Amino acid sequence: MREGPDIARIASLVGDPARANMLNALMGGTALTASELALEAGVSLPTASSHLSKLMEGGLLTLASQGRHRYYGLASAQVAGMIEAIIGVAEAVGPKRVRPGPRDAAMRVARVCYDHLAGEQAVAMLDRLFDRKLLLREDNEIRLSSSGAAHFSALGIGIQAKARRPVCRACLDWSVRRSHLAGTLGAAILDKIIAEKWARREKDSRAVVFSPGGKREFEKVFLS
Amino acid sequence: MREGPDIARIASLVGDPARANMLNALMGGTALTASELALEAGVSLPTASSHLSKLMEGGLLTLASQGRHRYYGLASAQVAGMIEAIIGVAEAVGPKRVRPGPRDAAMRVARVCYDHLAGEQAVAMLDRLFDRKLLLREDNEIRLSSSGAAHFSALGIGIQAKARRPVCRACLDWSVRRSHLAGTLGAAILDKIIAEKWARREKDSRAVVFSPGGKREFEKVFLS
DNA sequence: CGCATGGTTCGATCCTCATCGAAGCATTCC
DNA sequence: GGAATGCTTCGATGAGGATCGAACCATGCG
Repeated sequence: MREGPDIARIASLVGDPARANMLNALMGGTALTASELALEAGVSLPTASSHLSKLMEGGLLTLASQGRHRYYGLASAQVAGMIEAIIGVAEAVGPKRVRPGPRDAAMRVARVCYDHLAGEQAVAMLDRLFDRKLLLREDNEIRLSSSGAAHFSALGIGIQAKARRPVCRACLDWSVRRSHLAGTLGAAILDKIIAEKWARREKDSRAVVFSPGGKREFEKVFLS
Repeated sequence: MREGPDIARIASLVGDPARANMLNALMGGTALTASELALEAGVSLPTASSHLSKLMEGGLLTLASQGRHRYYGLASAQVAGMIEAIIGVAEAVGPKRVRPGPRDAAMRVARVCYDHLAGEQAVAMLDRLFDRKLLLREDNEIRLSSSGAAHFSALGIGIQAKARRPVCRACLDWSVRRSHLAGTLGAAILDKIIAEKWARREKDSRAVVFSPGGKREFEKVFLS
């Protein structure tokens, strides 16, 4: 009977259906409140609260208090990666499900992830930015090329780095399961999409809906 | 309350301490019998058997029956990857451990894996045997070269194949995460190391401790 | 202030599941 | 064949933990 890192403890945290649903909901990348998570998990508020404190104690979540709201989010990319891995095995083993991620079609196409764009459109955009060498892959990081810097400046998209936050960062897409662009540049691009009125945020949802004309413009600028 | 792939089911399989210990033991890459796993997990044979059937049903293990022995192994690299990910989080969260695999330094250097040598020494040895062309890589298998056969015979190391068991087999090292040598040759080499008193097995542990002189001899014969 | 809203803590209940001894199969060895 | 070994199944026991209602804090609003 050997004693390693306490893998059973971590796994059992994910092993409860209510907690698994909560973590799954948080895979979208946005932090959620206790009541929202209770709804997602299908349990009462006290029960959810109990689960959340366990997940906190296990180090799987972070907490940001804002007024009387308390926003829970995944603690790290490592935790998200672990859940991805578990989901992968679950999908391989149980041949039940068809599509991962949000069931809502609009959410799969485009949605907000924290402060940047996610979904099929966002994944396609990152692919194109690599193709056009505006961004460069470096190990596991993403770097802005000199031509990319010029390009985004010309579009009026600011790219100054803030403290501790990189300009470009890969963020694993919940529904597509491939990376999209995060970081200050990712956020600035979403800002521009909203400012230009190419798309608007759906009310009470993270979905981002493009107008017909806006979609054309977006594709011309980012997907051509 | 969304319904995804049954992630809670998979995670809860890993979430039991006994099962976690078993899976952890199987991360070494060698398939183990039910009794060995019961020992690793610190539970009785019936309990272990019950856990193993659950892991089988969950698709996490494969089973190879050989006579009255039943060898359990991890079902896939994907499953191993998932466990790696969970271990990673557990290590990041619990600030206790630093390195993956056995915590004991002696265990990392050299230990017994089933019936052959594992650990840094064993991985280095296999590297050298390849370099010296005493062993040859063939696809995913390892073959003894003619010069190798002569070499080991001269050392008094028997190399006859037993039924169903290959002379050479690669075995993924638990701590180093690279292959070391298993099979009848791997076992015979460990036998020689013990017989020559170059090293002894630590009591109640899988660690193998070399004596100063024995280490020199071993390095002269296998690492030069 | 007093009320409403968002969250947590407490207590009691209930149920799943891990555990092991004993008995039952299966395979191999003599 | 019989005995020994390896493993699984059965049955009974027990403990941990998920759950929710009710009560309890905290923040914000008027």
